[in-house]
Amino acid sequence: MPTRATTAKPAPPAAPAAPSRQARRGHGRVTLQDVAAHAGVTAITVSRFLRDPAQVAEDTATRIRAALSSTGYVPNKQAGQLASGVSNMVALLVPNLANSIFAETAQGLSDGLQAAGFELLIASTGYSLEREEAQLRAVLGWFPAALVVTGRRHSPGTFKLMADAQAAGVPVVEIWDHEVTARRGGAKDAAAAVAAVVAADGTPPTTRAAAHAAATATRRSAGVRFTQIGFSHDDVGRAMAEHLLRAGHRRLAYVDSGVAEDYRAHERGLAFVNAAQAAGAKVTLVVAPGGEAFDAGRHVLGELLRAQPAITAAAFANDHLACGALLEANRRGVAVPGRMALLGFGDFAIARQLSPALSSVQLPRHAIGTEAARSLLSALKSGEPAESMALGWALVARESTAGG
Amino acid sequence: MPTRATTAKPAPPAAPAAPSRQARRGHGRVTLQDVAAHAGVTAITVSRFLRDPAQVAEDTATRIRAALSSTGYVPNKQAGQLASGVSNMVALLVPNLANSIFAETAQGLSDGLQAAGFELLIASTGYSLEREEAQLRAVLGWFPAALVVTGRRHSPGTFKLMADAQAAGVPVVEIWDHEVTARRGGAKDAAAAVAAVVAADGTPPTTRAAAHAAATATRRSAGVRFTQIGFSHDDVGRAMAEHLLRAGHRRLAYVDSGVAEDYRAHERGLAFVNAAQAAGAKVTLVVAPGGEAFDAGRHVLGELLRAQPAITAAAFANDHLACGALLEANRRGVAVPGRMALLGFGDFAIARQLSPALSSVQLPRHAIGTEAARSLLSALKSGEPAESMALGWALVARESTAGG
DNA sequence: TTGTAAGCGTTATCAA
DNA sequence: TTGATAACGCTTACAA
Repeated sequence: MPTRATTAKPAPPAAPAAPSRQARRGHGRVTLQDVAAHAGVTAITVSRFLRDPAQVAEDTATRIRAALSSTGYVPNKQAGQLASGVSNMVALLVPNLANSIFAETAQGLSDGLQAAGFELLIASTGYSLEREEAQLRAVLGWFPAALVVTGRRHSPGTFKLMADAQAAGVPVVEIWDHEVTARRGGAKDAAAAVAAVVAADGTPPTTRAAAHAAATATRRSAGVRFTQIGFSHDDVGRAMAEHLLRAGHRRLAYVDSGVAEDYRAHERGLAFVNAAQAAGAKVTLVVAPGGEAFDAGRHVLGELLRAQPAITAAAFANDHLACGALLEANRRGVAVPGRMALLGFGDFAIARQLSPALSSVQLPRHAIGTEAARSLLSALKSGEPAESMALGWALVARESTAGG
Repeated sequence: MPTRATTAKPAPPAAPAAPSRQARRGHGRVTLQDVAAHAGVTAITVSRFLRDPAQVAEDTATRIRAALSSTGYVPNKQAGQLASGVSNMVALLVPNLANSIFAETAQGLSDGLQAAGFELLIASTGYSLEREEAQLRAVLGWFPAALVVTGRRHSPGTFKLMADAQAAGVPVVEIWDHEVTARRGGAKDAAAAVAAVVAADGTPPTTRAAAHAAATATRRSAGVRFTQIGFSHDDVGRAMAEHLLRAGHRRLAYVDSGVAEDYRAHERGLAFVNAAQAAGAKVTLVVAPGGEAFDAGRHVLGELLRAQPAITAAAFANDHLACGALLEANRRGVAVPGRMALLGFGDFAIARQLSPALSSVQLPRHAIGTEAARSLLSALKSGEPAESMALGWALVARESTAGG
């Protein structure tokens, strides 16, 4: 009975002679060895065949094909990747998959990657920078071919991991954001935006603290730049204000979603406020209550009418809030845009279906994913760093903000 | 100069003496070896420390901790999994992530898995059984700890892969469906449902062919059962019909979404038709046009009013279609439910916001994910097969179907 | 065109 | 408590 001895030729593992069922070895799966035995060649030949059939003689190929299908071989990717050092996995970190915005982007990324044979490892961070760092750390253990993260604000630890990955030649792409290029003043830091939102609302201290932590912990790490595919939320916020100003409004409100670490929404809010004030208008920053977004929007509209009757136009952090407000206005018989103009963000499908149709900002939700895929694939191919890209958005003016 | 020779002790690879930066070896990353060298121990000790710090002496642990942070070590999961045969990855196959229904389930699964330290590999199949099989094959190369697929209809190849995986001890869970248990007749096969839908619409031959292929290619493989977490679409379809019948309607329509391989929608439609006919009512099966769902719903309402004026109630494959119809009815001044009762499926947030509020079927979107996670984690722990589970749904009666 | 040998970075096993 | 050694399943490099 051959115990583990130093024989020159180790006993062929568990006689892969059996008809078709698995040869039990290690963890009991069919390996390249098993297939090779079936085909009467060695493992390396099968390996070659799998990667490039042309490298193998035709009749050998035939036997290998037969062996492959009769054994039901599934290549072990851990082993392959370990040996070759080549990964075909892309890691994606998003705040929340249930949010249609990120889900569409994930689908876009998946679409763009699938043809190239890449797979998608997705982790969701729940809008928490802490969880983002933990997830990133976990995901990096797979040594993904590329890394896609959401936004440009991260914890210092996350920045370090991203910088290390990038230094190791892994394309790192930040999506859903694109830094403002040399603004002519006005655009403050996102930290200030967070602070502003916190100051304006009546949320309890814990939320305040969280927001403050977010604001201070997320400054860009020492000069390292990453590829960005998205748009400037600062630009959008300003455009939203300008749109309402152009329609003649002088008392405005910006309604933030109340998600402490959604700094992109805060940035839009701050830009909105700045632009409005620069134009001599009065602005109030409101934070929507938690819970279902439509209901929150309804509530906000009520509060605005009650507590700040001078306000004639409101912009929202997303279309669900705005639609809620619109529906509530309809219910109360409040004229839109006559008494109150409403402007959303996201241009969800429902926006143009309501009556009056909701003005909103159309976003490249799916394109962010496909463009990220394109950018990262070409970077992988060329070895050059991935290209940043500012994607287009459009403020779609509909009835809800029609000029007076 | 030591070339590759058979020295007893291979030269310590690329002197890991340097302060902190990576020791370049293999593919240039910090390995367990490097950390061990820093700490003055061997790799296996560091490995032990990582998995169970208690197994290591306190002062050794201290040195390892220091080495770990100074090197910025990231464990290589491919190597770990290859060596241990233990996976911490769960693979999820969904038709489309951009569909809020599946996105929420994915988020639920992610939520349920995260605490247990599992990661999520997501692939989207675009409602194509062919792509599902390809994706499954790709994903299996990672030897995931568990497999979550959508629905109970798959290609024969997919079934085989699923059965093999299950036989190898990998929990396989089918979500968003739950087979009817011993029905008292009436419920035909999904293949028939597909055929019925195809027969009722005016789609071009190619779509017809696809649907037919789907219908014939997706019968369950020889008796193998998989864990199912979801609900019976047959039950839901019947309940939808009964709800409308109870309100006194005798001329009904079921509006299918027109996605050929969405057999679950077809099943609901068939059950709806059967139940209505069994009650002596007249039913028409309509297939919505492609394109944006709200617009499709609007269009369908117009057609119904024009071509089938006797119909007084319509049920839809999803809330977006139904909402479109509802909004179109409002626009035309058509009374809902007076002239036409409308019933949706999915109970999206918008349903109860509209006026009249849309009756719909509330689904355990997020729960399907969390329950799948629970079931599969406990299966992984106990070694028993994962438990199936019929999750609750509820037909929420609102104004749009209020009885006459 | 095919094969041999070595090694990828980790963990299981057994020994000290 | 720590270490030596041999896998895990595959691919690279080189040889035949």
